[in-house]
Amino acid sequence: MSDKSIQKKKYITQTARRVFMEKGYRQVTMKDIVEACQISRGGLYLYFQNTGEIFEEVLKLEQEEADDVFGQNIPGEAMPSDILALFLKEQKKELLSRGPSLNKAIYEYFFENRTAGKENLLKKQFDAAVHVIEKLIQAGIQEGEFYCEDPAGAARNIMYVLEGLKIAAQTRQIPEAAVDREILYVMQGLFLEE
Amino acid sequence: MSDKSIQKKKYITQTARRVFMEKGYRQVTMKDIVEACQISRGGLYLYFQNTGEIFEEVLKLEQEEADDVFGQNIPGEAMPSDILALFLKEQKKELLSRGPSLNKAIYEYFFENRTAGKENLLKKQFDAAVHVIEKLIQAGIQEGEFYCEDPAGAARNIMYVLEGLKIAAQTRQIPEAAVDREILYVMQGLFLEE
Amino acid sequence: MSDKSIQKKKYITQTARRVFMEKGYRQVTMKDIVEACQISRGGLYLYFQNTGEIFEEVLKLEQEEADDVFGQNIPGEAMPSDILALFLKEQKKELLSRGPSLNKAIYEYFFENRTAGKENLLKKQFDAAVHVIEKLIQAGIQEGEFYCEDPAGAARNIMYVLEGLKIAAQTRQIPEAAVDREILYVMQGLFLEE
Amino acid sequence: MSDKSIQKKKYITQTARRVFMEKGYRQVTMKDIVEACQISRGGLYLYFQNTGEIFEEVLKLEQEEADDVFGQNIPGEAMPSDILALFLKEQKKELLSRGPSLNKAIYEYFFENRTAGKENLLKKQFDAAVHVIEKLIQAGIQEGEFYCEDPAGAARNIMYVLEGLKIAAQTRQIPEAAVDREILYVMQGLFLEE
DNA sequence: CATGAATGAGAGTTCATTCAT
DNA sequence: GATGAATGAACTCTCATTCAT
Repeated sequence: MSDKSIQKKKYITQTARRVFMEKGYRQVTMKDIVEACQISRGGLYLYFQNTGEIFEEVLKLEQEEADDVFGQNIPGEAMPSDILALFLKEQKKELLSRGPSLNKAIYEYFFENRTAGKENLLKKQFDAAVHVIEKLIQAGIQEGEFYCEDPAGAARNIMYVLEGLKIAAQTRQIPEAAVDREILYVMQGLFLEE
Repeated sequence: MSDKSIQKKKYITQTARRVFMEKGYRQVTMKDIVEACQISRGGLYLYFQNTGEIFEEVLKLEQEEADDVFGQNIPGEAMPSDILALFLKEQKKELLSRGPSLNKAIYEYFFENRTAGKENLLKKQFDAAVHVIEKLIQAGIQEGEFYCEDPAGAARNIMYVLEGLKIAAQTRQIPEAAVDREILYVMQGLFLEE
Repeated sequence: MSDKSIQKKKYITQTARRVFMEKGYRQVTMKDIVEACQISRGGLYLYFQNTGEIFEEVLKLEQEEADDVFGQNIPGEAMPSDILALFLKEQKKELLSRGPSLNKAIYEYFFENRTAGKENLLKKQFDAAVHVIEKLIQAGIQEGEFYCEDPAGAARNIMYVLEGLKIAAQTRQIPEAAVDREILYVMQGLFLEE
Repeated sequence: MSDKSIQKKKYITQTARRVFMEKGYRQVTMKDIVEACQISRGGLYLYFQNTGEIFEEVLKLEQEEADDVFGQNIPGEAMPSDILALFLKEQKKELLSRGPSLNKAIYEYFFENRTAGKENLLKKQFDAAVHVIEKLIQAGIQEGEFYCEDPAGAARNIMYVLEGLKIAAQTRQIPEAAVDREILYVMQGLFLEE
């Protein structure tokens, strides 16, 4: 594929991304994307055969950008509890954001395409986050901030709660306070209890 | 509406329910339901204008039947921890069942129709379950089985984890052991720690 | 299927027949037939799924009408040679007719759908004609008109020549004289040679 | 046209020939040929405007190669009847061969393009074959092998039967025995009958 | 009420053909 | 000459929705 082709494919992917954010996954037709991209019907088919392929490309792009969720903006001397709190705050912000997000489309897509472990973005991101949180908890224990007998279990628990909250936010109105409360709850479980 | 009409509407709703279980929500067309019900195309329109209306009727029906989730099969002299374990086991069974369930359709529906709190079945069932679990925990504390400083928070935590697990099961392959592990984790958090 | 449906299906079939006569088989699209019938796109699909199905229906119709090719217009006291000559003349007329005929479409269809013996119209008509010609030749022998040691072979020979002529007429310009010459040739082979 | 151009045109023609053998005439698209030739879409248009032009070029090539159908492999001292038998055997082999042949495509093409006599390959080959067979029959008469009052008529009869058989083989399943029977029949007609 | 034939909008898809590079 | 991206017309097929019976 030529350089220009790659550029165009990227252009289509990014344009389609916006369409998916607005309309979710299933709702989107090839026509929608053709129109958003302002290209010809046939032109789109040069790059993608169906909306599924396009969405998968969007996911790839998403993944690349998401790989450094944690790595950024973390001051070197920050305490583990601060980093965790920052991460949770970030998650909260995203799940409450009323603006269009890809979340809905992603869930719609995976409802239809329960792909096996390795290629499943949802699982990958989940596992990656669990891993990072676990490391944070361990660091917190060493620092004397946290007390926890099962850091891996605690990390998974946090992520399942977050996933539950995400779905809740996506499928019913959920007040910010409710999210805060849940986040507080899981954080408190980590601190030493006297 | 005549008595016969009511019967027919119920018949359509129940038949459509099976269709939704098989195909989810979005995928289902009026044609699918007409064919499943073996009624005429026009006939269906006498009762429902679109698949959304039908699904809402299915949800109503669901709600009525679901109102007594807990009330059944619980031996009077059972310990709270046993009842809770039973409930979690029940949930586990449902979320792992590979057979058709309404879950997927329900999530698909609420992804598209983030209806406000009061009428939102998902929220209602969630809140109801939280309430029951909270009562159980309180009973467990009194019985000396559980130790918990925030029964309401613990109950919500359990339910969010369950919702997260439900989504995980729906969107990626999840082994039974993983579900067991999470359930065990939340249960252990309730027992007295020495 | 209701009576009205049957009527409409017949109407479509007959209208489509004309389309096939004009354009052959492959060339014809569902759209062509929709337009010729002046019905809606979807309307046609109520009766047929693709042009193949329509053409098969046309063939059925053809077959019913063709079943009495020989039976008509034959004066009771006619000599076998006269009847045979009449049949050959009939065939000649058809194969030379410049007006649109179904021939081209039929061959196109069977080029693509070399269906097995039993359902193959081409084979059926061929075999039926061979059988009738054989009977005629036998009758002619008894009457003392013909001499022939292998009536069945002669009958098949005649039909293969006719098929060859039909194709020739369809695929290149063939003068009437050429057809006459071939017909004469096969007829002469039947008469007693002194 | 440069030398290189001529080479390329020949390359395209020969590659397209294989495509036509596989898919017939109508079915083949410019895209098919572009892909088979592994050249660019635009490149093909430098040489041919449509599949018809390409097929005509294929036919020309065919014609050149076919000009010496009879001339080869015939031992000088062979009897006419042997040569004729050999030719018929050759024809039989070809018409029964289940492998891909150009036959179908050729008929499809001429069904659509009933070109006038001079340029019509089908007619040319037919007439050429008739001529050779006629010569053979005459030679056979002189040798005392054959008896025939109308060698030209007999030759034409043989060729029409062959054409009929070819079509039959192409459009319905025909057993080898049936072909043998017809060939035997026309051969026997040539031998002296006592 | 109930039927189901009919409509037509719209999605998907494929190709012949052009044209800037 | 040669390339291959791009276009747009044309076709297939499916459904929501209507309406005469």
